[in-house]
Amino acid sequence: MFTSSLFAQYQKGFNCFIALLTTYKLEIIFMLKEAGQYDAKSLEQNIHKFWDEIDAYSKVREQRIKGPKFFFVDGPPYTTGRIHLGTAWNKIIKDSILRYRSMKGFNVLDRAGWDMHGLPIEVKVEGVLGFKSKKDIEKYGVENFVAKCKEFALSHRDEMTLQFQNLGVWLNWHDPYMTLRDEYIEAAWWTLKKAHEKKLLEKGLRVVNWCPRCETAIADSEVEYSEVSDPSVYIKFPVVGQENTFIVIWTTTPWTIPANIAVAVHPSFEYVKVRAVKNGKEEFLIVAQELLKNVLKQGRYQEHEILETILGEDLKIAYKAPLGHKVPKQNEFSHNVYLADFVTAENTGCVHIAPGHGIDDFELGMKHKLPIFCPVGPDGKYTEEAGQYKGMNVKEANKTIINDLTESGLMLASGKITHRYGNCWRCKTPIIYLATEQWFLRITDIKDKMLDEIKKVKWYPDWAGSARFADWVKGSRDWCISRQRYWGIPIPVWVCDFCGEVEVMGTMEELKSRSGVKELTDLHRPYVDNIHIKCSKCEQRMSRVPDVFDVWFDSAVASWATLNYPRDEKTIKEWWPADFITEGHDQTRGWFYSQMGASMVSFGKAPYKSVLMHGFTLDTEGKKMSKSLGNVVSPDEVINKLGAESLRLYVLSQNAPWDDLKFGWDEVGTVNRMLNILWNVYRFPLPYMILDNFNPVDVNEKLDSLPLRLEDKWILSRVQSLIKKVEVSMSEYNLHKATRPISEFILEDLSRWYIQLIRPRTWREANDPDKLAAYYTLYEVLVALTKVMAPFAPHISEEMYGNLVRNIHPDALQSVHMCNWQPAKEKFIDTELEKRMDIIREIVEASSNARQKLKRKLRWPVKRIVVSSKNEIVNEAVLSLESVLKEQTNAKKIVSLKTGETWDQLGVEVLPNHAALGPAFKKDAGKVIAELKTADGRAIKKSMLETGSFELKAGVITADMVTFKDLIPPAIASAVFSAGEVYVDTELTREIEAEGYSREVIRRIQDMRKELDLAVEEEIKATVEIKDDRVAVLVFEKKDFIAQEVRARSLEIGPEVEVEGDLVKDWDVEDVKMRIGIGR
RNA sequence: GGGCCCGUAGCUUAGCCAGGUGGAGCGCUCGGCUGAUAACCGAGAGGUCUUGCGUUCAAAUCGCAACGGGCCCA
Repeated sequence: MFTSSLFAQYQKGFNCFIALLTTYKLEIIFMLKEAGQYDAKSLEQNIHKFWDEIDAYSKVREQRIKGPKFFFVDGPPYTTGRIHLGTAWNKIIKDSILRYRSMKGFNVLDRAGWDMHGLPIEVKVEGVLGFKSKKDIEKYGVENFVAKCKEFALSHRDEMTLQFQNLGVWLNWHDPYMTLRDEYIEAAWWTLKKAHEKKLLEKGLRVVNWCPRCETAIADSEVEYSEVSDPSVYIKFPVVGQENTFIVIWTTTPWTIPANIAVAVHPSFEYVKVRAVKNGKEEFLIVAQELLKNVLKQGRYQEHEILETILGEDLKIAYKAPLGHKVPKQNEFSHNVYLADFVTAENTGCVHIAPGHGIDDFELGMKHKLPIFCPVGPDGKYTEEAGQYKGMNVKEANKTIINDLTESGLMLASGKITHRYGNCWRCKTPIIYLATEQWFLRITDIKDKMLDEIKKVKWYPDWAGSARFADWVKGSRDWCISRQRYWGIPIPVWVCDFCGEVEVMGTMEELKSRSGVKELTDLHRPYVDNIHIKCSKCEQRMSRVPDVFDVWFDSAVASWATLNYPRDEKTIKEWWPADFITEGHDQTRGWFYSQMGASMVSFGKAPYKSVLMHGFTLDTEGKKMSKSLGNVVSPDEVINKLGAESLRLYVLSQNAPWDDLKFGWDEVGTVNRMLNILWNVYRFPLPYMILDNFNPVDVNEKLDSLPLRLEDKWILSRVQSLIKKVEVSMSEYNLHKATRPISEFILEDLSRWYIQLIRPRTWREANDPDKLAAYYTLYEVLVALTKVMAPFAPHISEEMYGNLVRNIHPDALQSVHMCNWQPAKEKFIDTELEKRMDIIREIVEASSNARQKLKRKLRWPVKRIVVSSKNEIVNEAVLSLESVLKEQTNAKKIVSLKTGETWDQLGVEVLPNHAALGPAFKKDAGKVIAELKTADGRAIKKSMLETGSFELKAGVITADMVTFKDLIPPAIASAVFSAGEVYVDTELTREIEAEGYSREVIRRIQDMRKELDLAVEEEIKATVEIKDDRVAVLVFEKKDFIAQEVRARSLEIGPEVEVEGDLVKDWDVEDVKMRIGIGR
């Protein structure tokens, strides 16, 4: 035992204690400790503190340094705001898988990552500084602005790190990769240089999504769609050479009409030329036949006449620019009709084409070498080229243009439409399409190779790659990587001011040596903006293009940037490509894609070997969680209410990882309850074990030498089977299938069954082998459980391990996470036994069902339980596990019938078959039926089975004339289970009544003990008055038994007892009045 | 409009790949237990398996279509 001074030393520190141990050569000083109620929050905090103190994470990683390598790349969360449930789920998945891998002996590399550049942060900082446009930033100074952005990113990283750590997530938080670091920037630069070398980098005019407020191109992924009201106008373009004839187009962006160059029609649609009359005035219109009705209705024409039908491909006409009088430049272009497959049978079937303002338009323009006319500037205002509209904001110009067209009589109809339109996801400004000069990666050139690489990657689930990702890549276009902003990785492209030669700087060193700049401490803007180099072709000055990278390009290089490549050329050879990544399905077009693209450019192969695609977190309704809907649940809220462990197991077990997760508090609560039960299971035996000086260091030998009961062997088998199940599920990253069986094991096998079975054994005071067998078995099971749970529930398993293992073994590993994954011990697995026990449990359930039918409480023993079976295994089960069955059903006797045998105590009711009896016996049928009612059913049934007939007084009946039904005696109830039926005989005997009433008395005294808050071992004096003489005598016979159960040093029972004590209560037991008093 | 995924009891879900009487948990109702006790256990009720068509002796399961939800794209 501990001496108090030793104990104090223990408190001071583990190491100190070890020292003492060695000095004094003490043994068996390590002991289990009792545990209080489950308090998730303080338990988790203590574990976090413990991990910090011993630097558990680093030790675990160091410990496996010789193991097979497992390279994991963390998809970097963007450092803005706080983490949400989806991010939490994401990191919990990562943590569980990496903990599992680590226990399996892998040398895991897992730097946490942070995505810290880009427009979202710029917009936030602009908000804080009250800026409205890029001019404000220029005025404030790019240097100051970038400093603010950096500060913002770093402070948010710190906040978010804490939140992830609160979830118990282990990644390398000490040395995360950050996109704002110079070595990271170099990885991006190096990649672009590679692209340039492979001729995959291209500068070109393209139509891009443009935010007129942010004055930059934005990625498709940065466009957020919402319902808005826009003009819906039908415009008549005057056809050249045909008097009073118009081709009719429809648009929601009248502001693009000044940039109109062409009209597109579908080659295989039928078009009509029609004479249409409105208010007596006639004109000729060209539209798709299918849509004629719509156009006539829109234009309120009263009558019409189809003059001609033309196939789209034959429609060769030219038209006059509708706004030529306002936009002089328009008159320099020729306007014609072209064919395009993207034309749909909607509105008019003729599509207005402005190659400067639409993606399809642009491509059609390129195909036919049309002018890419774009009279709109970066600020969303018309330029000089727009003639009279110059200086006008395009969105505001809609009205003016509609008026102008109406005035010139070209407006066929003008209305409003509500449709989805793209906005800048950060500042909510409606985007416009602009043809601008941008830098591109020619993804279209390497698409086929990418599709081949996708097939080499292992996708979980398979369709994430074969269907979803492949489909996205097939449809992908060249990647616009340039942004006209400030906070990002500067594009390392230098262009010769004189000859236009392009060069890409791959590293800081290269830039320094080419430019002669000695001091360069930061690779951001504005520090690299004014560095010039000498053109290697013409020796003139080269200047950097002012753009920064699309932020998706940052994370795209993560798999080598996290290995500090190209600065460190050695590490990448040992680790790359990544063994595993996992992100949500939104990242199909995001990180899965951007990484694949960048890696194809750099290395010509996929940067990852396997990908787990997970789902999204939705609210209870299945709707997206969003601030505007007010349905956001934060991980912090869940942790505060129910603990991180509950959240972890909830998100892991609720769904298949790839399905979306509908968050529900009730379900998290259920997980929490399960953990509470686990905790109770764990702490329940501790006081007994401690009292008995139980020391399980020799658990392995003891399990071999002690007389284990079948139930002990059963739970040992169950826990080993559980380990196997978890392994199989984890091999396919089926986290739900790994975690659900753990919960089931805890609830069903451990709590509801094994603990109930061994209870009486633990109360036994003698130190007998039977009790020890239960202790050792439970100990073994709990320790195995801590290891199998550790990847998923790292806190509670660490706590249990600390007590069960570290408090016992002086040389134990410090953390459960340092332990190796313990493969299933085959010698314990006995599937036959597991099957038998299943049957016993079914029988117990059925018998409790039967008891309920006759309202007989479990406290009252029953005379016997009879089991009828459909197959042999039931008999084997009942025979081998009879003691378990007897105890759990509280039966005096178990009778097992042979398979197929009916119980001889059952009566048989003979049901006459009138249809057969009538014709056979005619008017004597009545007599036969009357006789059957009182006849010996059993005899008739037996005879029918043996001879097929039976002789009654009234005549001989045959088998077809009767059917049989079992008759259950009144004191017997039955219930069926999957492989048979159970009969519970509740007939009362004197002994059963005595025991039943005694247990009623015991229960009430225990209840009163609790009310008085007595200690378990405290003795009492008890007096029991039972007015009913007969019951009083019955109970009196069990006086010693009762006294022992309630720890009474004196006990009086009788009809005339004077009841006294600290607490006196009246009870009504099954209509028998009792008055009980107890006192110290 | 397109691609992928999902749609089973009031709620959350298993079963679907390999077709043959739909299993759980929560909640609800009733009961039990009282040396895990601000715990625990049992029973019961509750399902047109989103809808329609098809394949088949047989469909929650396979096919087609529609409807609803999610992500992504246009």
